Amino acid sequence: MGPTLEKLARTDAGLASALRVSVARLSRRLRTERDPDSDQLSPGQFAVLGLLDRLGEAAVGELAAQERVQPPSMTRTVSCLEEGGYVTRRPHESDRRQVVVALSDQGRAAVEAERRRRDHWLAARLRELTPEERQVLRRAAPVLDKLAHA
Amino acid sequence: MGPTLEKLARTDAGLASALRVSVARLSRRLRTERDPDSDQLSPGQFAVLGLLDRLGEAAVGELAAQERVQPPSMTRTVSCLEEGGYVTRRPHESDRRQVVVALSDQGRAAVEAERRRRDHWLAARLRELTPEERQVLRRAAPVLDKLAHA
DNA sequence: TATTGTTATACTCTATAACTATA
DNA sequence: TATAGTTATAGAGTATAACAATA
Repeated sequence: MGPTLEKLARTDAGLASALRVSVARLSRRLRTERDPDSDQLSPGQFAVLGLLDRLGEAAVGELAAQERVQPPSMTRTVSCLEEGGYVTRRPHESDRRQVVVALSDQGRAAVEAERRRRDHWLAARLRELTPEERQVLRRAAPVLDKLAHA
Repeated sequence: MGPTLEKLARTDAGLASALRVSVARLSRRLRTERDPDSDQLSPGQFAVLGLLDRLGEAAVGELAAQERVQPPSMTRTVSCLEEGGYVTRRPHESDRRQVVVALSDQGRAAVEAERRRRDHWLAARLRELTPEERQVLRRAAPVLDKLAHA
């Protein structure tokens, strides 16, 4: 399967297919390589914590749009997270229809703990690569990110 | 955020973190960039079709294990797919407890159509990159795949 | 007796519709 | 009148438990 992908990626036409497959596989692997013990938060709940970590804070509607979820669903998720002490809710300063959600210290800690745990597995795998392969990835990471934001 | 990631990836310690973030972002983007019309199959159902496309054919238990789902759930998913004409079920030749699932022609066509649609978006984004950036990705794809299988 | 798959049933997550409060 | 969020209710999807068939 490796050689096949390599050959595929040589042509411009095949690069998209090869890259998509590789990214999907690695992403799936990274998602499944997580501590089965400390899974108190559902994937959807954790996704919102990660989102808040990136955005700082956000209104319920914005969270719903980002997660491609309907507002009532996000209300429920946020309520669970608030009960668990992971996030706080407060009314928007100027527009009091909106409800602004922000990470609590506990929520931030949960995000960082999960992040460290996932980095741990990947870092170990990276140490098994050759220096040349690591260099390839070092240069590829920003390009992958560029694609993600394109 | 781009420069930050680039700097982070320069050190071995930061590479894991930078790569994980980039792969996760691109994967999310690739997943959301899909035709909203022709979504008759649920994500779980489509995942099984993709799995069968890779494995050729598989027993219900094997599909359940690969998708990290309990056997009764996979039975249900497979039943739906069979009703839709996407897969076939037949008893295993030597061990008649097992039920072997395989893609039908329609199922294979559905997988390939979805695949082409997803490639389309990524191929367009790749054309917007510089030749050097595409070369970086060409070399990175097999390494990403190696990590996924590590 | 152990294993594979299925059926029966309950729970979680998300969606749509109706409602409240604010703009 | 339009918008942001919530509440109420219903529909997928998945899980556990119990069962049937085969090894």
